[in-house]
This record gives sequence, structure tokens and C-alpha cells, in this order.
Amino acid sequence: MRTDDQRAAALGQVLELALLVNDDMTRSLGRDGLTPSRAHLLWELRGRGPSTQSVLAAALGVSPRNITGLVDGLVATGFVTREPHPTDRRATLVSFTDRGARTAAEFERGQLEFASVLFDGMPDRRFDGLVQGLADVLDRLRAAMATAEARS
Amino acid sequence: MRTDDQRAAALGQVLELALLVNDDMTRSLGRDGLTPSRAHLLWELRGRGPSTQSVLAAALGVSPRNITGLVDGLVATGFVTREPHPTDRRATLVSFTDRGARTAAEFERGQLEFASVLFDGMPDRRFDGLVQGLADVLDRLRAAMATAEARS
DNA sequence: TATTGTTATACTCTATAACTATA
DNA sequence: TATAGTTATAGAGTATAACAATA
Repeated sequence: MRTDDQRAAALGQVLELALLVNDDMTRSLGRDGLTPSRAHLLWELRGRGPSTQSVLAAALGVSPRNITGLVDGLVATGFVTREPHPTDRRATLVSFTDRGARTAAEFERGQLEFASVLFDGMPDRRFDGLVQGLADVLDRLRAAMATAEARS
Repeated sequence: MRTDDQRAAALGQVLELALLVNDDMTRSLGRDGLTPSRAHLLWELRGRGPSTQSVLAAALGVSPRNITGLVDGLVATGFVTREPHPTDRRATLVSFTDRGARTAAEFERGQLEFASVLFDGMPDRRFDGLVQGLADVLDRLRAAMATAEARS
């Protein structure tokens, strides 16, 4: 049987992992002149192609006002442009600049490198145990957050 | 041999875990009227007892100016007080109010509950595999961030 | 001269509410 | 009447730099 101590230690691992992953990501993005929120917008844009701000607001789960600010920042730093929407004169289309498209494409390369750091040379058995354990924990966490969401 | 796809999927799990843990924590703290940064300050205070702001700045790894703001917020919301330092008239001691001490003590209870959500009913073999995998990944991540730190 | 914490200034992320232009 | 995006306002976290009081 597992002791409370063992569970607390495992939780500590999970919390530290979340912290370190966050820090690593923030630093890496900072080297590209990006913040996590702006990078998230680029990521969504990469998956959707040119998008209106209201679509981006829904995708990121933030207010329209906030999207105005994020796009302002990304325009000022040369990652995206605002173009008139071809048929709806109320809307604007946010599109990549060359630099923005290049940067977003490199997110994938960055992820491969990060996967190397985390998993290269790890024995298969341990890797498999990790993957199964994470799948289980993620299921529990998703379920817990869904019920918390529903209750609110 | 592991494929790139398997590694990418495992990385996706790690990133999602970091995201969900962060969100869950932020929501839970919000219910107590706290932000992550303010909660972090309370956590350090709990481990150290009454502390000067400069000690807290070093503990949180943020600027002294930032600590002024965090303590301002925690004083305004009734979690801590500023007291004169008994021997150094430049410094102030940040101490818990009753409410702050109670809240910080409940962080531990909250962690036990969170551990329950993540691990209750998980087969021992899977739990052990998860713990070993996390230990390995954490070692790699700490090492990578330490060398990145040293290089900068 | 060095340290502690403040004020001054600035940038980012976030929100709600009011408003304009357009559908 | 509803939608898209803006301005207005506000709060929180973060930083550097200048400064006052004290060591």
C-alpha cells in the first residue's frame, strides 16, 4: 500500500515539472521576443490560417479587448499584420508576416529539441511507464476540472 | 525503438499536464482571494516565519519593487502585516495575520486533496512507473536548465 | 559606502463597460 | 438588433532607475 508520504512526493514531482516546463517555455519564447500569450496566438494562427480577432478571442479563451492588445504587440514586433476582411468591413484578418510564419514553424523544431532533452536515452520500459502514468493522471485531472467547471 | 511520434505524444502529455496543473492551481487560489504570486509569498513566509522584504525578494526571485507590490496587496486583503524590524530601522518584517496563517496552513490540506484526485485508486505498478519516469524527466530538465542558466 | 524599501516610470496580461461602424 | 473591434478604465505582475533613510 502507498503511504501519504509517497503520494505527497509524487505530487511534488508533478508540481515541479509544471513549474520547470513553464519556466523553460517562457525563457525560450523570450529569446524569440515573444511572451507566452503572444506565442499562443501565433500557434492558433498557424493551425487556422488568417483569422479574425473574434475567432482568435474564442480560440485563446480571452476577451476581445485582450486580443486587440496581443495583436497590437505582435504587429509592433513584426510577427503579424492586420488586413481588411474581404467581405465583412467590420472585421480584420490577422495574418503572418514572413518572420511570424518562420517563427511559428520553428515552434515544432523547438518541441522536437525539448522532447530530446526529456526523453533521449531513457530506457524503453521507463518511458512506457511514464507515458501510461501520465495518461492516467491526465484523465483524472481532466475529469476533475470538467466537474469543477460544470459546478461553476 | 521509440518513434518520433511517440516522443511527440509524450511531450504533449507533459505540456498538457503543466497547463492543467497551472489552471487548477490558479482557480483554487482564486477562490481564496489569492493570485499565484501572492500565494507563493505566503508559502515562503510559512516556511521561514516573519521575514524582511529583501529576504522574500531573494526567495521568490523577483525585484524588491515587486515585493513591495505583493505585500501591499496581501496587507490590503488581510493576509499579512508589516511590522517594524526590532533592530534594523531600515527594514520591515512581514508577518501573517490569523487569516494568513490559516490560509497558508490549508495549502497543505489542499495538496493532500489534489494528490487524491491525481493518484487515488491508481494501481501500484502504474504509480511506481509514473514516479520513476517523472524522476528521470525532472533530472534531465533540471540539468538542462542549469546549463542554460550557466551559459547566460 | 552598502543596504532597505520606496517612488517614478514603463510594459504585459487580464477584465468589464461604453461606443462606433457595419451586418 | 447583433456583431467586430475599439477606447476608457482598472487591477495585477514584472522590470529598471533614482532616491531617502539607515547601517
